[in-house]
Amino acid sequence: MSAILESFDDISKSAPEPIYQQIKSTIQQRIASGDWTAGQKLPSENELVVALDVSRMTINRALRELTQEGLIKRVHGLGSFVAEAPRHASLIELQDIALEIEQHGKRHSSQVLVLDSVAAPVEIAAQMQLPPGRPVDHLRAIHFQDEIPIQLETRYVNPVVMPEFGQQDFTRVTATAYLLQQFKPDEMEHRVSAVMPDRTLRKLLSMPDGQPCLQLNRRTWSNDQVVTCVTLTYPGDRYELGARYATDEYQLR
Amino acid sequence: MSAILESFDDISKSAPEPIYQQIKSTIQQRIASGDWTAGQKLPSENELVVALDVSRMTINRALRELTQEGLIKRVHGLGSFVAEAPRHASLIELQDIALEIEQHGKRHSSQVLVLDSVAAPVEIAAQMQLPPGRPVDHLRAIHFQDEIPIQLETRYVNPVVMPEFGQQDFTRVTATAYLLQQFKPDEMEHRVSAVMPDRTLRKLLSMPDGQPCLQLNRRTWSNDQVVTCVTLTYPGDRYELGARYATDEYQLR
DNA sequence: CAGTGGTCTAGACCACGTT
DNA sequence: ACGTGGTCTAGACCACTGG
Repeated sequence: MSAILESFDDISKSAPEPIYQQIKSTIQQRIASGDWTAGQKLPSENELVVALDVSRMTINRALRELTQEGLIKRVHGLGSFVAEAPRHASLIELQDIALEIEQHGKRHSSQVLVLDSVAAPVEIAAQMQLPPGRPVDHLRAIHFQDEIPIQLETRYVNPVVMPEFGQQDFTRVTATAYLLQQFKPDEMEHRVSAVMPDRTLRKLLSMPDGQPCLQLNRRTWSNDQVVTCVTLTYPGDRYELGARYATDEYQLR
Repeated sequence: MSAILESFDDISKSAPEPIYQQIKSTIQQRIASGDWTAGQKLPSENELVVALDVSRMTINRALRELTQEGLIKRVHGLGSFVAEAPRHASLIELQDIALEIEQHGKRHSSQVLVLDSVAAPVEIAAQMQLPPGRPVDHLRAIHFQDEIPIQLETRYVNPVVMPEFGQQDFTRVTATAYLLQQFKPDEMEHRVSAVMPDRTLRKLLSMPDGQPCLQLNRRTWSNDQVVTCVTLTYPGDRYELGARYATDEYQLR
């Protein structure tokens, strides 16, 4: 039996996770770990049906969704293959910057500037769909790649949903990593814009005069409540956001 | 019988399009046309099974994918509903800027600066995965919203795939609209960055000094060939890119 | 309780690409 | 011809929601 098929040993029909999701996760992990390399052929649907003892429709759903996510490629009549090198930046995925930097073989560190609780300013309250003045947790931190500042994170968190957020040590675990551990977002919104940094921002990001910043604003929902809204500011000359994906499922108008 | 169900009259089992795709398209059109409004309840899966005489798995796939795309919301035990107002800008979808502007109730116009065939410069050739010097079509156009410049489009097109591109009148139909008419992209890549405009660009976009631009670079594939690569440059103070989506299918790492 | 969506099965037919 | 994925069927069981 192929070594590839042994990766699927821990698929369990009685687990709380749906089977197709277990299959997806297994494959995602194998690809992320570099265990399976680009271009490598995956087992065929029928082989997986036999090996995992599940219906082909279940296998098919797992593989189809991985295709939509761009992780694998399928060629009719040929088979399924691990897709090319993954995209490098997080425009769609919600990726922890520490992981992202380390995957590039660089060193990540961060410095917490502010971590407190404030009465929500009007615009923040609006963004978080809360009444103004309601207390929210507030974090401001800089992230470094090999000692070079690369991102300023300004984050607000709904303490009703995340009561322990204010007590964390965000020099050890990034806020993104902590929050992803705590809940599974079921909706997100991204907004991207270009802005000129003011003097403070320029200093924090060690930017020369006249350089713009790329700004990503993200809101994350769980159970129809805004859990967190964050503004990530990048030096325009040191960063780029990107994504690549199969278009089959997207609305083209 | 509900008027809603009559929308599905033209579902055909012998059409070349898969049934689930026909169902998706029908619903997309009804929502896009404003025919069905946010919050409105859709027929249940079982009602659709009876009305369309197809299997529930087929209905389910159509509705599930629409959920992933953020067009509808489904609540377990309750039903399926048209989702909130669509997102306003194109970060994921490939949207024609003329349509986008007109959907906001403004007037779109455009001015073609350049439309010719050139020997592909090195960086362009690399982006298009062609040998340098190969002839490529080249378009440069400005798009206006109510006479205010809002986007500079710099586009290269592979003439092998799109032989008639150079003969179009792009003051009447945008290049995006024309290309979408000609082929269905099966893969895209987006890269977003912040840049400072040079004097020429500032003039073209009527921008004050010191304002940054948001730049979106997109490559589009069909049959593993790059069909077109385009750089869209927006005045930072007049534009924002965004997207909102259900996260169920995305990899969260 | 009845109705809903979430998942799964064990078949089936077809179009595609390689051989 | 063969194996592949693309789609579809007609059932099924379950968990969730509302009355």
